Amino acid sequence: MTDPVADPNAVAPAVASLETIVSLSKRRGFVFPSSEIYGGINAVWDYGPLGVELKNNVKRAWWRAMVQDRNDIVGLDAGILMHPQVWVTSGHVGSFSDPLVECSECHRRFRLDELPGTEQLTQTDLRDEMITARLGLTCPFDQTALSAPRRFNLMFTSHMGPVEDDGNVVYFRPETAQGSYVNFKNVQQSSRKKIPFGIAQVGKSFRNEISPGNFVFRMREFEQMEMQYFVRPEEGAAEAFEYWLPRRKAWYEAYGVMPSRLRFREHAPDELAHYAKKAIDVEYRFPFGWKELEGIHNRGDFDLGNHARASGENLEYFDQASGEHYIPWIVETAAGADRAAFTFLIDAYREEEVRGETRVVLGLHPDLAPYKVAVLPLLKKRPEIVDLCHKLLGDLKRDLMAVYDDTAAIGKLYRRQDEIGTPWCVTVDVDSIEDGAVTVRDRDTMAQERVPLEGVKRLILDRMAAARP
RNA sequence: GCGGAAGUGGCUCAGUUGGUAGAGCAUCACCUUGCCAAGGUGAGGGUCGCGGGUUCGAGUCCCGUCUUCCGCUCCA
Repeated sequence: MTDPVADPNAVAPAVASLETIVSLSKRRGFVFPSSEIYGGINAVWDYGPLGVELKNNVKRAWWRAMVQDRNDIVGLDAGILMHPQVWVTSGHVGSFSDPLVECSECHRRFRLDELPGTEQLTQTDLRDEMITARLGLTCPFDQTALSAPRRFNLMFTSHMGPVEDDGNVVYFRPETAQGSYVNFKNVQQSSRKKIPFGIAQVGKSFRNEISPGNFVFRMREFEQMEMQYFVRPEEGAAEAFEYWLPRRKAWYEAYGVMPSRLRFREHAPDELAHYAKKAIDVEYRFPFGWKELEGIHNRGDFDLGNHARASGENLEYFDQASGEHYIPWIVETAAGADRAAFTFLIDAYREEEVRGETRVVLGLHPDLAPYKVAVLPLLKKRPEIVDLCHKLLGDLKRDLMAVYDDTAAIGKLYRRQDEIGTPWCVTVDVDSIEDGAVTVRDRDTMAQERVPLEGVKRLILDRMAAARP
């Protein structure tokens, strides 16, 4: 059931409700709750057989656009665990570790570091009426109303080595970007890239979110697709920012996301992350509202500058042409692989009326669809037909994700494939044995065409190539 | 973290004033049909999120806990 989002200003058509997508995901094997037989674990979700295909395809499409199709961006796969000093230098140990106090009466919470003059306050001080009143805590409280300051560290930690003590703490990376920064010299020298150039990474990151939720939208373990673009200071960053902004939005549109469901939103100065000079989000109109899909950030020389100072390494770039030495500025495009896959899934979902019945279709772009083609026998009782199916399937599987199904009548087989987004179905019938031709059926138009057996794979590969951005 | 709602077979749900669980869809098998979710017969699958309590007896009342959704707070 589609369910209109209550938004009078909405231009876009109704999106599928969250319940619809969650239900489909579970039923068809896209996404499952993690550790479900033990009651689940908060904010972690597992990708099922179809989900892993979709997500892998999303990552592949991103890599294609950001690395394969370009000459100025190279890939990297850095470790999740890094030297702990990286996170001190990056500011994450400081800025991602917020002491909070909570008023037990009104349950409002306050960041200790944002309340003026609280740096030296003790718990006793915080319970003092005069002090708390000075801080502007307006809710009613008594002596015990304010909790002791508690630290909310957004980074997961562990310990390196067999013994757990304070001296060997390591952090699970909260972003992949730092791996690109600390490898800046290695990558630049080995790849012999000249500025401007970029480093792309896809990988897991971890954040101990205070408020996760909305299915796979905000998880504590998630996967990022980040690209760090190294440019000349100041103007280079401004140019790169303007360059990447429209391209990143266009990427989602090229893979099928409805343009009216995408928009830009610039961060106000007070909501900028600690490293950002400027930030604009690409937002998607999710069933639960407009939310960030991807962030394009001008990080200036914050990261490389700090790493150079803290490590003692010279991270300057020498520009042969101009003879200048400088610390490059960085413009990053930081996308969520899970959010992207989620977006493509939601946006592709549609219900149609066909002969009085509801047809559920995932209109996924062929490059994103888990299966590209399904091979179906019109008559599963005829061994010659089934044999032909498997012969064709084997050939298709050499180049494509293909699947065989014969456990229902042909109409139902088509509908099953529609619901998981398979762009093409190939049906083998009695005539196929004689004329060596099969029927290729299109997911979106439901149109059928007769194609020689040996031309099926070529036809599908050609259509995929034609649809590719 | 706070407040609210919910948690029954894969999915969506029903379960009367407490008496040891049902439906539709889905899945599987067989028969039939043979190009767009047809029909028939049959089968598998839940002890009701988890733990504890009250009771002769709890899915159904109480407590705790976990998970999901909504709101608040917060957030790349």
